[in-house]
Amino acid sequence: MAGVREEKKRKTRQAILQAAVRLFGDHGYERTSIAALARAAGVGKGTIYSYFQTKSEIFLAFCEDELDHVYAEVAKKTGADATLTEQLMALFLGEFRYVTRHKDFGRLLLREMIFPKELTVERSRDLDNRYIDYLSAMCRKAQQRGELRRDVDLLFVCGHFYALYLIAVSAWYMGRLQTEDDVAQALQLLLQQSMEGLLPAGKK
Amino acid sequence: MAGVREEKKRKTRQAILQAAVRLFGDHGYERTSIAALARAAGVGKGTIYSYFQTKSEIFLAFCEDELDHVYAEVAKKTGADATLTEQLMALFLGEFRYVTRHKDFGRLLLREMIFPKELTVERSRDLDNRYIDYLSAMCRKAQQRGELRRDVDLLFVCGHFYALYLIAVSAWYMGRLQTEDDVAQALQLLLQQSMEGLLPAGKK
DNA sequence: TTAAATTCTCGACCATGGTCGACTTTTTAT
DNA sequence: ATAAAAAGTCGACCATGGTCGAGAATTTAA
Repeated sequence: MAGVREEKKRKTRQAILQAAVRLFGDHGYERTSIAALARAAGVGKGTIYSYFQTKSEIFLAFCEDELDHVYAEVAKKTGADATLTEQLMALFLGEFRYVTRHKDFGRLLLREMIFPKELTVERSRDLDNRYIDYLSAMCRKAQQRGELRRDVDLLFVCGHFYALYLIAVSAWYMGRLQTEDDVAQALQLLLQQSMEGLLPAGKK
Repeated sequence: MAGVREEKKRKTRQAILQAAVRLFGDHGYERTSIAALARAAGVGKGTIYSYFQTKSEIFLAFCEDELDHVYAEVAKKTGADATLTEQLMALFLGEFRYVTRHKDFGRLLLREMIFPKELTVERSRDLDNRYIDYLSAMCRKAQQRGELRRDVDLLFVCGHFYALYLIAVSAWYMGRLQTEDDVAQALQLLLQQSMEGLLPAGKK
């Protein structure tokens, strides 16, 4: 009767994640202790650590589900005839809204995604890859429509755009940008800069 | 005999910071406990928390000193006749080398600087301001030399460049870029993109 | 000078993330 | 069927960041 173990493991993992979704969702990440999570999942504390190496890893697993919502949301809102900049703005602002709905939650996610620890690198990269796929598809289409240079590496273009989004979010966390509108304006300006370039007109 | 208190406070603060420099330097931030720090500084644990709100705040105070070295180092190495891109590369790579000398140290600093918590926002912004001053002076001169458009807000230009640096460092922490050379190459490419712009040649 | 008021200091104490090894359950070998 | 091996579970335990209130040091008021 091989397979009993497998089955149990799957269920336990599920239980932990479900409990995480509920508790993180209700009381936030920081205010949910591992002990409470274990209790809610109906397992021992040690068990949790045999499924996840660290608390933040649970958090990332929790996020994977959530991020799909953002994509769906954004995809719905942007018509197919939107320009690249419009699409980027929609994506980034959608993400911004989601990520900063709870300031602490967003900070943690960003910290973990942008400057991951060794332990969570793997997981961060998974999440990141999905993101890159999404973005680069968007850019490729823009390229085909002639909105984007063809002699550039798409990966670097995505990186470029994402970098601008990051600095805008950072400015918000730093208190330099206060409202969502401020962030939107700044981001728009930065994207424009990246499209037009920073060299003086004559020099190009 | 007013003033005794002031004097003592100054000294205690100094003692804590000095101990921090030594212990963080010797064993790293994570491996230095507050208890040990208190012992080394010759004060009680509680006292430390009446000078700093949190451990990472001590860390940031510790960094302020350190960062000056980077600037000095970089300023020395770049001749006055270097192009903007060359200067930026020197600055960012200098910082990169410093920040990632100890991977954990750098991660912590970046996390705290880019996505600060409420408690350390103030301090992060101080550090950040000094950085911006430095960068924007660099850009202003480039503007005067005609290497940079004049119709752009310098703050946004600095933000743009710094964003590209960030994404490069992030890619290193994510394991997408492995060596310092990889980072340098990527950064160079990104900076070039930002100067030339991403629009197709005809569209500008 | 003295005593009340204010400010500062301290370490016992608390909560929590993470470890460890004894114990239980499942699998494998015979 | 049985016992040895392997895999998984558990909660007491540990280390550490941060809190708190009692008591010491300093300032102020008289």
